[in-house]
Amino acid sequence: MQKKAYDQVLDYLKERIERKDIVYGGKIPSERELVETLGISRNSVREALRIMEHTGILESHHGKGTYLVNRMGESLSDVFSMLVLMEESNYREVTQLRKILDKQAYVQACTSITEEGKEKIQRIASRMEAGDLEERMRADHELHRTIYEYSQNHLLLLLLDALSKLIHEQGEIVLRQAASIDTGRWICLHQKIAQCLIEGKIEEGLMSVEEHYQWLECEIKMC
Amino acid sequence: MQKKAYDQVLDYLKERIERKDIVYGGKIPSERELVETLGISRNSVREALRIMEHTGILESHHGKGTYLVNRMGESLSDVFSMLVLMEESNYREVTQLRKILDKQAYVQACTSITEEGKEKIQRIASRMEAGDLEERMRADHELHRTIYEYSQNHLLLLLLDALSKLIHEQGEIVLRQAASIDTGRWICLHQKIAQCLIEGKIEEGLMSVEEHYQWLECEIKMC
DNA sequence: GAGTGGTCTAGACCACGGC
DNA sequence: CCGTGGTCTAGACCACTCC
Repeated sequence: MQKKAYDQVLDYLKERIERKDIVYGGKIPSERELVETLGISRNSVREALRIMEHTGILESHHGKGTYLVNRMGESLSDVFSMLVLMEESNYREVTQLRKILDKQAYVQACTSITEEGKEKIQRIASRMEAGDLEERMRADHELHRTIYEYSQNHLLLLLLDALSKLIHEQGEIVLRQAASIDTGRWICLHQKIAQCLIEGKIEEGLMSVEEHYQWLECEIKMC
Repeated sequence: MQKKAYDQVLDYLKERIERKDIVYGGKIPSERELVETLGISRNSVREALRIMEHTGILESHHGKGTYLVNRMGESLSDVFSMLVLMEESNYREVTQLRKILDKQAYVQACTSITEEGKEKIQRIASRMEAGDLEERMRADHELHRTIYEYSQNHLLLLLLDALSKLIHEQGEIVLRQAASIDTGRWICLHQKIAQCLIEGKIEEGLMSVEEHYQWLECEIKMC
């Protein structure tokens, strides 16, 4: 089992990334350059670049070049959506996972959040009360995301993004219905979470998150 | 922004997978067939196949063909390891995530485990006591994996596999040291988890899992 | 030997972005 | 206009598997 040609490209680029020779947002050598450097055909180079692009670390721009980026969240959500497609997973498992991630993110955010962060949470909570359905949906997403940001765990944030996208694709309509049917409860639950976070109440906040998910499950069943 | 050629292949195959036209372990059309069917070049076909292979749903076998498989765990662990490579994540975040997944898996396994499962856990725990270091390392992995299996959540199991592989690559030596230095405690902690699971003690088992991770953190710091 | 994946050749043309 | 990615042509040869 000898190495495949495109593996050379993967190794070569990973090594340069590790050496910080290529940095975030930076350009990688053009396809034709890699052909010369590594002495392989353009086909093989392109196979490697497609893999890395799909992994979420490269982005090719027609006419400009290929750049080092961080879009691994999208790549993860692709994998998850393939899992669902192949019926190896389902909506129940996805929300189950999100619940425990939400809880953990909440706990960590509680101890790490700054004053600035608390103000941000406060602003989002206010918007939830005032805005229309669209505005509330956006605020909902921002609230959850902000909590993850202050959890100081990139891995959690990445998984949130991946799961969010998946839930977005699958459960958008359901969530929309639920949020519009029982608006009062929906706002109340989110504000409770926000309030607990601001006041640093870990246990109470956790219960709110739990409540939030129980409410979601109920609403989903009713739809 | 029009569609890229290889996207046609992705769409075509995904559609056939969704229709159950291609099943697990089954063979997909050969590259040359896809060229004819879709009217695109072999290069483009291959780019698409490389993407899907790297996503963990295809596997090409030289001289045989390309098959539909489920190796998405490996694909996930690739993404995670790229994250670490690009210093967007680290060992702390990975173990933190694993801890909460372990806990959740434990809780769900507690309520879903069968008599057969309990016997399996019992056997693994015994092996841990009797065997040498290698045997214990294997038993350790099997214990954790069995718990995930009975959690009845494929997504959790998939993430475990991905994280395990990553930890294996990064922390193998540390774990080995820790396990050999403080063998008694190590065995004791695992047996406690096993025992709690068999007896259905949720809260007590959760504390054991927590203890297990605290012990790990201590040992890692000491190394 | 037939079929398959893995790789390469040596070009070509197009579409796009930046100068 | 030049460099870039996106795609294609029309083959070719090798290594591998299965029969």
